[in-house]
Amino acid sequence: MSKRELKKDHLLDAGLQVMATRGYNGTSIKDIVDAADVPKGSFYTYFKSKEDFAVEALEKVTEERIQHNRHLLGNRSIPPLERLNRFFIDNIGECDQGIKGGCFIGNMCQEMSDSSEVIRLKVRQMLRNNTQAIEDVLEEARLDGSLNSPIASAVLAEFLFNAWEGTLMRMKASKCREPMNAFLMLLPEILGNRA
Amino acid sequence: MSKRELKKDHLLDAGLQVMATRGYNGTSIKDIVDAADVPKGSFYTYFKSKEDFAVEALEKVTEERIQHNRHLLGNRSIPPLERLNRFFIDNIGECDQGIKGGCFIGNMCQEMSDSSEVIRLKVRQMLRNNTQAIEDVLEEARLDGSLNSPIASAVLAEFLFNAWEGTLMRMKASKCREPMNAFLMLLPEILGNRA
DNA sequence: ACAAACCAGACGACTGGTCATATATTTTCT
DNA sequence: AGAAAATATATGACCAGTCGTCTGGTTTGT
Repeated sequence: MSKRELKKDHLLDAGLQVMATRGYNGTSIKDIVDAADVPKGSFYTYFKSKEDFAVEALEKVTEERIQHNRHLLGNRSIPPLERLNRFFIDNIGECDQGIKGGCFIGNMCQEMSDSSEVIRLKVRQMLRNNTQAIEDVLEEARLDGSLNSPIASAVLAEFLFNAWEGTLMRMKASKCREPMNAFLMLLPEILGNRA
Repeated sequence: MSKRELKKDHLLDAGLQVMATRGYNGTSIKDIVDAADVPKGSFYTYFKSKEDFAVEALEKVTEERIQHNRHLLGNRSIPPLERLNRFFIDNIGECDQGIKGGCFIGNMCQEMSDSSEVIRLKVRQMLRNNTQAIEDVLEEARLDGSLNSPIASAVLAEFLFNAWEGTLMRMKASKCREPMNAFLMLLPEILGNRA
């Protein structure tokens, strides 16, 4: 990674942290460059606009999550349903800090979907990636017999992921674990662990 | 309703529409007064700040929803679970326009929870109100025997409402009905309509 | 010596909020 | 009842500050 790419990455990291808590419109270019300790004029050397920054930031968080998923959701030594469970539990940690901040993709989705088409499309794509990863695990579970819900995996995955995003959102306002606990309590029920 | 209250209400209505689509920070005082066709100086006759406007707007949408709920969720001539189902289905209509805009409470939750404590607390309260309404219906269903999930009504209600908010959010980005369909397909499953 | 990367400062537009003034409305006094 | 005084409401010009973006000179690397 070149020096330039390193600096850009740093700008992305620092700015992301600010934008995740203060939102797109609540974050100024100055906020971003200050957080990264980079001169203001430099911003446009790396990004052609604020919107462009947001899109690249969106890509970065998803890339990081995909990395995380590959280790967790793709780990064939753990039964698929157990992996899925762990995937959500693991994200409690990310969400404890996430009680402040929450899910950046979710934030951008709510705030920007109606204002910026580029951002909306990128958000949609990122959301789809995540849903697909869940669907894959569900399909795997169906093949090994641990899942036999009458509901299609795609539908199940879509529901689960949206419910999870809603849970994260609620945690932002309530600042407690209750929403997450409710989600984790319902998860096995939905996956059809019939008594 | 006095002339003053009428004008304030109009300001609230018009501004709400703008703020629901452009977000808090994406909406200026000028945007609000322009939408209501009211001179800018008048804004501060009715609201002591932009933040105050948002809080009052939050109260207004919830008040309207409570009215709606009282008619629907509180209608004892329909079986409780059927009422709940209809409550969500009914909101598809609201959400078709909501494919743009989405849930104002959800928007404010994501964008402002970490920036304004007053708004966060109001959002939390409004979210609780909604959850409580669902919990009440679930309790009713438990009493008449149509619900016998082993999971506490409070947990069930919390999960369902959060999942629904997540569904609304996803619809903002995807601009289609699929998320809603997935939710409605899973709803009976969660309420425990065992085959 | 040359091109590419960098960045201080400036740009005009716009921000949330204020305020003096102007217009209604209500109260008081005759 | 009607005039006058007092109070409340209305409003657009205006404030200091910030916004996203751009320009044009300076530094850096070759």
